[in-house]
Amino acid sequence: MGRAPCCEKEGLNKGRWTAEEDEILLKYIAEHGEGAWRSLPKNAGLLRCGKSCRLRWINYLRADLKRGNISNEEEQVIIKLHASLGNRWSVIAAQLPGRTDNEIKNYWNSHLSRRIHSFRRLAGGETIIVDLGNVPGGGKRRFGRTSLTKMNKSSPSPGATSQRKEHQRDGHATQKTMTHGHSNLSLGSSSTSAETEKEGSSTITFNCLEFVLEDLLGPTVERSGEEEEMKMGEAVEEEGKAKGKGPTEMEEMVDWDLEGLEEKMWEVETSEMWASWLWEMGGVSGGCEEDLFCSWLLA
DNA sequence: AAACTGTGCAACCGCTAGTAC
DNA sequence: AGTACTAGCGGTTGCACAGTT
Repeated sequence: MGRAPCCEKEGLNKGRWTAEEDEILLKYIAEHGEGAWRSLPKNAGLLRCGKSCRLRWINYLRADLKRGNISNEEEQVIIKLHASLGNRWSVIAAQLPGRTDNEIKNYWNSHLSRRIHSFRRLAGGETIIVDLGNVPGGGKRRFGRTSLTKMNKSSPSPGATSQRKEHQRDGHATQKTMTHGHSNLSLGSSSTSAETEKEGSSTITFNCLEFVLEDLLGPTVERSGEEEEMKMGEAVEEEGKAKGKGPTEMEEMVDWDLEGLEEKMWEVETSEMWASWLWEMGGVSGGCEEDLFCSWLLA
């Protein structure tokens, strides 16, 4: 037996809410409290689905909602949490008072997803976050509205430098650093860490934001390179067998990661820049750009 | 000025988990 | 245990708006 629809759909209003509808909903909730969404529209005299009422209330009408632009601090929280939690918008939103999951999701999809690429090493489980929005030429486009984010944040915040300094570590840290313009991506592994006091922790720093990989992704298991490669292959193969069709989730993830950055690299037509970054990384030599990139990504 | 195109965001949809009966 | 319902989540869509050509 199928489930009954949450409401009769015929004759109901859809699309944008009018000020009158908002007023009715606000008034009703003020008098009766929220909840009982199924019966609410009928009782309140709204030609809306209960689900729609609930969504309108949660995402727009609630008094405790914070309106206005997402701040730099909030953005950093979103980026950081997304790197570790993925698309668990409600969990991320819970860390940002006054923000809804829908708002966070929209912000990610419209502002950040085009800008932030995260690359996750399969075996090591490490996540590398690259902000392509700061790449010169990355915003090259022919038509269309200018991103408000880019307009508002075309220059780094004054606090960026000091914040960056705060995160600098003592001890025997080894870092691979790539810089270009205002962008700064560091891949590091430190034997001591003043902040985390974790020995041998891996860190990613990008534009004053530092990530301790173990904190984000949990402990990693050390394996030799060859063994690691074999196990990765086996895992992909077994997953494929289990599903029995199409590319596996892992395969798709790898494909997306590589294709995404590769596409971006060619799109911006600044391969020499990427190449210079790669050379700056050291330890990679010879081969085509793709080889170099893969060496860096999987090194 | 018009056409074109990308952006931002509200709202919808389908699905799942939890709960009450 | 089965059913109905609610709440919540994440993906997707539609459209107004604004910038570029």
